[in-house]
Amino acid sequence: MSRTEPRADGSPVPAYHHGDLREALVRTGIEILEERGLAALTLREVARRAGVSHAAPYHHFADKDALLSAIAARGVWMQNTRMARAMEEAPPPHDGLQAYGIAYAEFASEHPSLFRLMYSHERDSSSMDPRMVEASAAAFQSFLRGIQDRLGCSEAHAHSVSLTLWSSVHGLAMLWLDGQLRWEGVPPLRDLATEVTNLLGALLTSPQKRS
Amino acid sequence: MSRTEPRADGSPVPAYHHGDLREALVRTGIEILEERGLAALTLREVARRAGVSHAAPYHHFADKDALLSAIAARGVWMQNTRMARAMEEAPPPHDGLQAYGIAYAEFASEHPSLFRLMYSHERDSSSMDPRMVEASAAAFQSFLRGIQDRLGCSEAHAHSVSLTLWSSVHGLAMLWLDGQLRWEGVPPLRDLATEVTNLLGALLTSPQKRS
DNA sequence: ACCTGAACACCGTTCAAGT
DNA sequence: ACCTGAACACCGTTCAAGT
Repeated sequence: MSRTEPRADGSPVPAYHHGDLREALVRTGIEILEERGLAALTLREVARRAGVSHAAPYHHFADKDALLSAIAARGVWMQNTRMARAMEEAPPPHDGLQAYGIAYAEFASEHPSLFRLMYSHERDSSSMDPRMVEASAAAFQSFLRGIQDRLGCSEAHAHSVSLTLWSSVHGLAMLWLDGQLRWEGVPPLRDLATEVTNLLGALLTSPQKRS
Repeated sequence: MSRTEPRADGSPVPAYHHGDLREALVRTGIEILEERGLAALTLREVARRAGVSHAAPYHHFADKDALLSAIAARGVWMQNTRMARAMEEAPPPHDGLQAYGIAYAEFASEHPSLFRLMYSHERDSSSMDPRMVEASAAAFQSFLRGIQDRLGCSEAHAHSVSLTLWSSVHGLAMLWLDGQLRWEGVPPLRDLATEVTNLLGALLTSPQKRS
């Protein structure tokens, strides 16, 4: 069957220029993840949707794990750009740091499977696009700097604080996604993130000890 | 082949009394998880190690997912008892709440695959052992009460605080397990948990606003 | 009531062969 | 250089048949 015919279900074959199969596979993988979750993300299904044989991906990725890594890296990129924008757009009365945390949680709730894949997949920076490693490091640096500016504290303390903030929002997102938060009618993740970052923000900015 | 002969590699067949295959499968599953991780935890491998045919588990579990749920529930039980003990044993100068958080993190670092399975698997309390549901609820209640006692705050505020504390330690454990914390030589999870709970404890107990 | 063995559909991976 | 098709080992699941 030719690659330009529509598929059996009538949906169009994803358009990709010849020689861009690698990119098409990453995109198709994300598509499957969003539509049907991690369990449906098989190498053969990705190949099927991309309109190539099930062996074709091996010309672009060493194995399934390598494709998953590439998808995870793309997700990190997406989340980073989203958070950076949120931080810039945060109106002056609004705290940029809180906007950052809320954007983090929003991404998680909008892309649950991708988010889980991103953070449950060991990323060895050696196999990552250097531009991405740099972008991630820069994002973290600006996060650290933001904390130090607001608190006027030592770098060591800012480090502790950043770890605590990141852990809180990350843990909250994970617990929420995994359905572990089931006391009452569970509020949307965004609201919980607002609550938690509010609490932490209030605690941190009130004048007191900072070792 | 008889079930009482040693296996090919010479290791003994796990002892379980006839009629206790269900329990043997759960135990064997945890064994595989600890030794070789989630990817190695297949239904067929569990059956193999337990010395039964690959179809036998279906007489005790509806499908693989049901076995995973049972294993996850066992893990929750293990973690709960461990944390309860840690809280009791905490010496008076030591804060019981902090001991709780540290025990949580310690369990995660000692049983990484089991921990991940526990929290990445939606638990529907309907299919869980009622004793376990009750035990979990009781553990959370005592956690909540501990917060309210120490802070002398409203129940609503204690709820916010408990969510924040839980999220922090959970997120920290997850990020650590997934190798996302790679600035310097990463400290043991226990040390990071001490650092984060120290910070949060100090912030919470200093006299200030509690809405 | 509990377990087995064969069978089916599916998956990841490899490789000789095609263009 | 890139892709295909057949092949292999493995898995989850089902089911008739055994005790």
